[in-house]
Amino acid sequence: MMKDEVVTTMSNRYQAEVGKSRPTMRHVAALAGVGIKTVSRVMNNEPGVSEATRLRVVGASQQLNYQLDMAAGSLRRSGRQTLSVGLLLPSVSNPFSSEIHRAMEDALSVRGIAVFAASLDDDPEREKALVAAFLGRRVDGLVLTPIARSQAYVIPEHSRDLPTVFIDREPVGVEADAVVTDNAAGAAKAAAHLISRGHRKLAYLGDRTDIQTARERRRGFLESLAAAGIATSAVPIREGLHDEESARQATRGLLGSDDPPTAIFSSQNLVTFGAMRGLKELNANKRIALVGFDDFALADMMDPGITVVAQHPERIGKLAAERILARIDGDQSAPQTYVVPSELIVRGSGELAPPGLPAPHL
Amino acid sequence: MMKDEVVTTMSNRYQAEVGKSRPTMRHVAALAGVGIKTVSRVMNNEPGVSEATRLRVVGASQQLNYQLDMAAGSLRRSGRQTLSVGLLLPSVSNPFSSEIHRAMEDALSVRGIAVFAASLDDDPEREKALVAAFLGRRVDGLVLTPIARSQAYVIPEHSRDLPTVFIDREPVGVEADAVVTDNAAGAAKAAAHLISRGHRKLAYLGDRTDIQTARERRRGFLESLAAAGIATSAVPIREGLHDEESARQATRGLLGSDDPPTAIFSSQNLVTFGAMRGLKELNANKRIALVGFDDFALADMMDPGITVVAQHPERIGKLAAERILARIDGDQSAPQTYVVPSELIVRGSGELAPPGLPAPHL
DNA sequence: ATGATGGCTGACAACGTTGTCATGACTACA
DNA sequence: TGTAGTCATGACAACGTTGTCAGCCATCAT
Repeated sequence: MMKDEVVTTMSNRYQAEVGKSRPTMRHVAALAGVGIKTVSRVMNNEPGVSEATRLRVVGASQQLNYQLDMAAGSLRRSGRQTLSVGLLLPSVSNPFSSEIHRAMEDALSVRGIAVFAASLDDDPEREKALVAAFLGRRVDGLVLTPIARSQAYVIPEHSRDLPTVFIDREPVGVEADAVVTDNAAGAAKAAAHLISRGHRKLAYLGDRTDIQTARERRRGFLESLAAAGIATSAVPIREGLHDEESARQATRGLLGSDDPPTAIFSSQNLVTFGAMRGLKELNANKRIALVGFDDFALADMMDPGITVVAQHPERIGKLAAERILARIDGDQSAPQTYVVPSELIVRGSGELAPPGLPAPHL
Repeated sequence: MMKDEVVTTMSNRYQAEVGKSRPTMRHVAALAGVGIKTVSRVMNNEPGVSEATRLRVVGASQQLNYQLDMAAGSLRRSGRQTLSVGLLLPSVSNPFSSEIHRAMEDALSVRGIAVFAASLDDDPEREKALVAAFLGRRVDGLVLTPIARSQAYVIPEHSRDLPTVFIDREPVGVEADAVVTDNAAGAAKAAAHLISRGHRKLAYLGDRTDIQTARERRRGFLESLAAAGIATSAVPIREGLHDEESARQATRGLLGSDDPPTAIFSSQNLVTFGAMRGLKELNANKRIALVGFDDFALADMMDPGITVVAQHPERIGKLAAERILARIDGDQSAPQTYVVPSELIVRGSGELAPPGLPAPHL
C-alpha cells in the first residue's frame, strides 16, 4: 500500500545519512512512515496519537538516535521559552558565587532549565557584554550580580518582560527583584559582638568602596560603634583591599601603628584571609580579636577558630531561582528586595578579650 | 522619495510594538528603510554595505534595541555553531570543579563561546539526562566528568563529530580526548615522600572505589610502598569515604587500632579534611604525618601546614578548552589522553618524623 | 440510511535568520 | 557609445520545529 512505498523511498533518501548529519523529524517521520507533525506530537508527549503509531515513532527515533532541537522549537513558538537562564557572577570559582550557582541549578533543573554561568571579574564592560551575550541566546531570565554603577542598560529588556533578578547587590537605575544579604545588619552584629566583649579600639578592613555591599558593611559597622558611644572618627578604616596580600599588609600596618586596635573586623573573605595571615605573622592571632564577614571552609580549624558573620549563599540562590521562576510563570507583582539574614558564628577569634580584661567564658 | 515612504509605512506597522515583543530584523530593516538582508550584513559585519547604509542600520538597531537572535541564525546555517558548550562537573560548587570551570570559561569566552555548566552529584542517571539536555540545546562541544561505568551512550553523538573531551577521569567505551591528572604518579609521590621521611607504617584513606581516580590513587600509593619493600598486605586501607565525617571516623579508628600508622595518605579533599579533624581531636596532628591529595585554601595556615599533592585544575580546564576548540576547528587527529602532572607541596604535616627518628630539618 | 461526532493524522505556514542569486547602478576602458 | 566589470542591494528559500486547520475514517444515535 501507499504508506510502505513512501517509507521505502524516504528511508532511502534520509536513512543513508545516518551517522553523518544529525537526524531531523523528517528522518524519523520517514522511517516510521508517518507525517512529521505526528513525530512532533510524540516527542512532545501530546495527546491524540494512537498507541500503535506512538510506538512506531518512538522506535524510529531511538533507532536514529533522534534528539529534539530545542532551538528550532522555541523559534517556532516564538516568544516562548528556551529553558535557559543566564547567571552572572563575580567569578564562577569564587566559593560564595559557586554556592549560589549550585543552589540555583538545583532549583531550576527540576523544571528542565539550564544555566549559562559567566564570570564578571569586577569589570563593568564585561557586565554589559555578557548580558548582551545572554540576550542573544534568548535566555528566559537573567540573574545578575551587578558591578557597573548603574544597571539601566537592562531596562529595555526588563521592560520587555524579561525576568530579571539581582543578587548580592541591589540594582541602580532599574526596578527589579533583588536578593541580598543584610550587609549592614551583619556588620553591625559583628561590631556589637566585639564591643560586648569589651573592645573599644576596633579597626575596619574593607573591600573596594565602589562595591555596594562593601559600603553597606562599613556603614553597619560604624553605626554600631556610634550606637555604643565610640567615636567613629578615630576608628582606623582601611579600604580598597581586594585580595589577601593587601589585607595582610594593612593588618600589619594597623598593628604597627601608635595606637593599635584590639579587635579587627574584616569585611570579606579574602580580606579575612589576609588579616589572619598578618596576625599570625606578628604572633597576634591569639591576642587580637577578629571577626570576618563571610564564612569559609575550615574556619573552625584555625587557631583560634575564626568567628564570622556567615552569609547563606544557598538560600540566596534558592530564593533567586524561585523569583525567576515566579516571574517566568507570569508573576506581575511589584519588584521587591528580599533580604537573607546573616548569622554570627562564634568560633573563638571574635571572643578574645582586650588586654586588661579577664578571659571570657562562653 | 520612495524610500521615505517605505520607512514611514513600515515604521508605523512595526515600531508601534516597541517595548512589547522583541524586535526582529524586519523591524530594523523597516525603520532603516533597507532590506532585511542588509541588516543581516551589518549585524554580522559582512562587507559590501556602503557606509551610509551601515550607519542608518546601526542607528535603527540601537533605537530599537535590537539583538541578533543566535538561535535563529544557527538554525539557518544548519550544521553550524551555537557558540555554546556543555560542561558536566561533579558539582559546580566543588572548588576543584569550579576552578576548571573558570579556566574553561576564560579560554572559551575569547571566542564568544558560552558555557552551560551542570552538576552530576555522582549520579549516572543524571549524567545521561544532562548530556541529553545539552544535545537538545545543540551545543558545539561536550566536556564531561564521567561517572557512569561506561560512556558508550555518547558514541552516537561523538561519531557525528560532536567534539567531546573528558576531564579528570578517562572514558570507558568511547574513543575521545581526555585530560587527567597523573593520579597514580601523584599518589606514589606522596607515599615516597612519607617513606623518605622514615615512615614504614602508612595508612590509606580513600574515596569510593567506583570512582576511577580513587582506584588509580590507591594503585599508585600501593605500588610506591611495594617499591620501597613495604608489605602492602599489612597496610590499612580504608575506602568508600566520601565525606568529612566518614573520613574523621576512619582516622580515629586507625589511630585507635592495635598497631596505629605513623603516617596517613588521604586521597581526596574532603577525606583530608576529615583526617585533619580526626587527628586534631586526638591531639595527634603534630605527631602523625599527613599528606593529602588535592590542594585547598588555607592549607598553609593549619597547624602544622598540610602537605599535599596538588592538582592543577586551571591547567586541566585550559587544556580541555584548547582541545574542544581544536576539535571544533576541525582537528581530526586521533583522540589522545593528556596528563597534567600533579605537584607535591611541602608544608609541614608530611614532614613529621615517625617516633624514634630525629625531627627532620628541611 | 443519514448525519453527527470524535479520534487520528498530515499539509502548510510561520518563527528569525542567512546563503544564493539576480538586479540595477555605476565605473572603466576600448 | 558599447561592454565588461564592480559594487550595493534585496527577493527568496531554507534551516527544524510547532500551531492551525482540514480531511479521513469509524462509531453512534436517529
